[in-house]
Amino acid sequence: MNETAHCRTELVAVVLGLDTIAAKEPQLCVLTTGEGDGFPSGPLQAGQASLQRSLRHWVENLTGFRLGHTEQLYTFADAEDDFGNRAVRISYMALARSSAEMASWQSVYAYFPWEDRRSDDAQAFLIPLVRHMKSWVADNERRLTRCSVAFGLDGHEWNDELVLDRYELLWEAGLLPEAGSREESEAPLFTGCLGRAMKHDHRRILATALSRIRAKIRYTPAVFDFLPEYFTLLQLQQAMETLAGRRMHKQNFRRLVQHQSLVEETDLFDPSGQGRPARLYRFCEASSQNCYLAGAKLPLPPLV
Amino acid sequence: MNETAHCRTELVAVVLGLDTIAAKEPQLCVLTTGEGDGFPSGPLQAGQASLQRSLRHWVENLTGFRLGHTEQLYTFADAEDDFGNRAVRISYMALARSSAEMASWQSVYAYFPWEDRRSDDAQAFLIPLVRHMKSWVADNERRLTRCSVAFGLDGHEWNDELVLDRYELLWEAGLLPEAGSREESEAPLFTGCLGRAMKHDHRRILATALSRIRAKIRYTPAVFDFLPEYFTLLQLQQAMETLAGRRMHKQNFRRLVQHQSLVEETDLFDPSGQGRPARLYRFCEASSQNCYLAGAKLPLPPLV
DNA sequence: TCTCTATATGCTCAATCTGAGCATAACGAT
DNA sequence: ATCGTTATGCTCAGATTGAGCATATAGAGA
Repeated sequence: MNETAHCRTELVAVVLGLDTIAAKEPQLCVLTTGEGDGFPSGPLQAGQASLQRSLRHWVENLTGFRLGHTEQLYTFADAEDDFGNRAVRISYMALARSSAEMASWQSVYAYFPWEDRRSDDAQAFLIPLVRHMKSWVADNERRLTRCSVAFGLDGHEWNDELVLDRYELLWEAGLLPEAGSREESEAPLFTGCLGRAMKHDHRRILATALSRIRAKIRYTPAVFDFLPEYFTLLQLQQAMETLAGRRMHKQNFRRLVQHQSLVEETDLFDPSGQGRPARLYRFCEASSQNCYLAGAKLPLPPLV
Repeated sequence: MNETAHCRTELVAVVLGLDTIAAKEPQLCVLTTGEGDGFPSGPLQAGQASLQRSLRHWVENLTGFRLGHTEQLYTFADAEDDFGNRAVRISYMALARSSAEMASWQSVYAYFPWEDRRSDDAQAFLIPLVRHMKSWVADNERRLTRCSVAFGLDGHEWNDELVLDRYELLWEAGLLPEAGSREESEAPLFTGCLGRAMKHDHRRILATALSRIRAKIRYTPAVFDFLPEYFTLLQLQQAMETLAGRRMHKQNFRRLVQHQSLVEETDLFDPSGQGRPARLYRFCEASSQNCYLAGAKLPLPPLV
């Protein structure tokens, strides 16, 4: 009972990127394996390999993708199996610069349809979920507070960064198939609302990654890791919008960015658009310490 | 080379608390073992114990302290030893409510004297370090930027949350004894400036914890975990100041707190002070989602 | 060429937030 | 009663934010 457990240590990578090529609006993508139900992962190798090096090895082996800078997300432990073995899973997040390959990646918001509030569709996904949550809440005071805060009800504002809280509430309410036994009877009620499931706890890891990147882009220049060297302010704004899952006010967003001299004007223009060509800018590393990029929000419609 | 490594999994706890009893000003304390050179830690146990449960077990066994809510910090891997064994260390942070016992804990700022900028002493600790860092920077452009941002030089502002960055810079510059071979010759130059060392990477873990808690108190009501049920606004402010390591503007701080209705007035007063008795307040959980507690800063003197 | 549409970009204005400091209130000590 | 000390209330200018109007510059079509 009190003896030391030796465990298999597994490394998992969530590689995020923006697919700016396919559609008019960028898509948030993630590198998956199999049928899009898992992330590249593998055991920590012997030899002098570090955690990061092992991770790099597995991602490259399984997908051919070469990891750049990574950030640790969270470490989970499985329950023991029948042989007394257990796995410790260390998850990492990496950001990938836009490229054509991403079209073959999976859309992040396919796993969390309610998190993409750029269009009004999200509202349609969310409403049936919230209705179900209300019955789960019943008279439980604690549950009510958690739901109000997480889903922006009862006068609370929608908070982009509470991705994990929302996921966990849906899990606890038994709405997610990963949560185990749930009759299929309710399925038709939620067609398309619940998003795609993943194996093990990978969808939870993705929720953690989305929370983290949304928090990160507000106070660090992390968005620029997704963008090419030269970009228009609209591209920058749309990258923020895609990550944050909500719209921003155009003129105010430019003011915010330019005021902090986060970007540097160039003499180049992007002639591909329909209207007046947009000036191309470049990230300005020099003054990027006190970066603040959110705040130019557009109000969201209240949830019913 | 490519075979799976089975590792020992170790859990480490950084338990922080505020010692409000001893001195007039609260002290940030941490629960340590031995001579204050390590944190309570132990291997993940077999059985159905979860990570958190194992952690709890070790902390209670080694120190008698009962953990409350914990938050995962970071997972490190040691290099392999001669037998091909290695350890994975998962670190956690916990917050403890003020109590008399804390007087026997260790002061966090004894490990990072330069991080406590409430008094001007920190300046005295920091200046020799910065002087040494400048020679380490030499003409290296990258190092210069990192130092300027981390230490608030060249027009950059001091950022409380960059504890880990500062620690790592000092490490890389070879100023810290944990970093390995360093002649004692320079020691007298830095008497008392470098802070206490710890075994393994425990001091790095403490730096991670301090970074995390400083970031956390700004946007969450985490400070209240340190305070008793009833407190004065000065106590709340001093708790923030102790954690953030800097002074705040009193009147503006109250305005900030009261405007967000984060706290609730009571009819009680604290008669223990010298002047007019301060009203006691209580944490108001209801409206704590969009909490913002920093910002009422006082300017810091420029470094030289 | 002229017009229309679409996008980029500049500018204003009110409401709010922040940093700083002055003024008053209420206690104990002398 | 007076003074030192801390709590608390209030003001004011400057900066930031949310919202929207106005103008500039492109391609497409009449």
